[in-house]
Amino acid sequence: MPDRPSTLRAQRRAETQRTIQAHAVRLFTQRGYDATTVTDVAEAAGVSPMTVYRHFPTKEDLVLVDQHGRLIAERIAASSADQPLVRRIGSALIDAAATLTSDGGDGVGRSGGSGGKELGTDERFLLARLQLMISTPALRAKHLDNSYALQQAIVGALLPDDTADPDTTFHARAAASACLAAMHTALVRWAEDDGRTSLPDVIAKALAAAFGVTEAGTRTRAPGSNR
Amino acid sequence: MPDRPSTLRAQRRAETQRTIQAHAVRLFTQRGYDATTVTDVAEAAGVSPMTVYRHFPTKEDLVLVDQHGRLIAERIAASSADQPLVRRIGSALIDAAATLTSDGGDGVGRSGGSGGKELGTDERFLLARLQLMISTPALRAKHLDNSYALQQAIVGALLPDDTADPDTTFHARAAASACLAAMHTALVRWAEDDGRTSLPDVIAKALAAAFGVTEAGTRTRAPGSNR
DNA sequence: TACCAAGTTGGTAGTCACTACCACTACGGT
DNA sequence: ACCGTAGTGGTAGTGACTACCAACTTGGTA
Repeated sequence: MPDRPSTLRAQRRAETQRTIQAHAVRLFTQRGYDATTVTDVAEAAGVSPMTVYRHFPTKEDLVLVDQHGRLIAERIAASSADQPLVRRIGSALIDAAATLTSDGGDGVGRSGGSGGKELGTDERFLLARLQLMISTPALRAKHLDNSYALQQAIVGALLPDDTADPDTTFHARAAASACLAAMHTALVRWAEDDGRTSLPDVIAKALAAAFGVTEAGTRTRAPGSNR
Repeated sequence: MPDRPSTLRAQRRAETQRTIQAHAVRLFTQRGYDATTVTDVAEAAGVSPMTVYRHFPTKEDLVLVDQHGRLIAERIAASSADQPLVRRIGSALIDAAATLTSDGGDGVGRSGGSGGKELGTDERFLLARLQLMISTPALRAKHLDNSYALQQAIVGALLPDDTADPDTTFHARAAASACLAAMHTALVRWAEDDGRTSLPDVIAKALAAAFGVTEAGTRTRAPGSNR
């Protein structure tokens, strides 16, 4: 019974995954997504095309790795239920973005910088994937559909499991989808700026633009700065 | 120069398009989207697979025919610029939906019905396509990406063409994407209800749920109110 | 140590969406 | 009657993806 994959296999597996994905993003960025075949990626990564499909169900998934979905759902479930929905969701999105970009993985170093000119390798990788995602129709479409799935996760975290009232569910769905759309707009902006601005700040600004008031600071870590 | 395609060719062309699309939606609904090949659709419609691709660039376009994009952009451009963005966009979406569902095309007959239990053939067709779109990942993804294009059209209609300020553009984009997301939620709800409710009403409710204001009645389907 | 179960990889062959490239037919206007 | 053009069909691809099958490696066990 493979309850615990013994860490060695899992480690190897994770590494080949990273290798394949890194080569994929590199090739996609250099030659273009459509002009690069899965076979090309496989060759560059030193594996067979089969192996690529074993690790990534579709070509699009080579770029889109929905990492933060669970993160957001957890934060929402933990938020206080007496705030308006949009506020609860928005705060969760901002917090999740802060977690992702500040101590995403390679951690060290850049934390202090306010504007932050230097990007960590993880952040740079995220940026490259985002830029691919925005400029390639197929990737953009699939990512938006992933957001749709994330919306349902958010609704699930927002409402008690036994909520049967369709109006309540509908309300939550509308709020979640609007928030996610605003966040997507923020992601696009952030990618256009090559990540020079603070992602949480941009998300906060997008939410403020869409929903009006949404008082400025919230948490985000950058206190006063608004542009 | 065939400036005016002489109506006979255009007529034939439009008819074969309708035929192909009708058979496609029927087959997709009966057997499922993935289980139906383009060749199946071609056979059912009595044409060659080639012809299908001549009329519809992709299999997804057999279901998704972005008709109302221009409609919405026009209404937005015509709206008064001193209202908040979200209000301008929301009103345009509601009005466009009212136009689509009330006098969509088969016109006559059902106009009077308030709640409207009976659907026109056009409305029924729209509904079938929507339900396909929601339940099929590939279609859902492409439709969401179409919304992304529509968002840019809305931003273009919202702002003067020479707007260079990135913050202004960003603001408009965030508002537009959030509104469209709310509308998408409304479309899903409408399709879940098999079109029993009034689409403009559902959209208004979704916007109210997302943006709080809850400017209750508004126009919805009342014709005269504000063009 | 020998051995078995399971996970990872590779190969082959096939389906299906989609795209050139070419030929044929039916309009539509001169 | 003549010619350009639009619409249609066929052939032969490419490329993403999916079975089905054959190794090889790893981890734990008798």
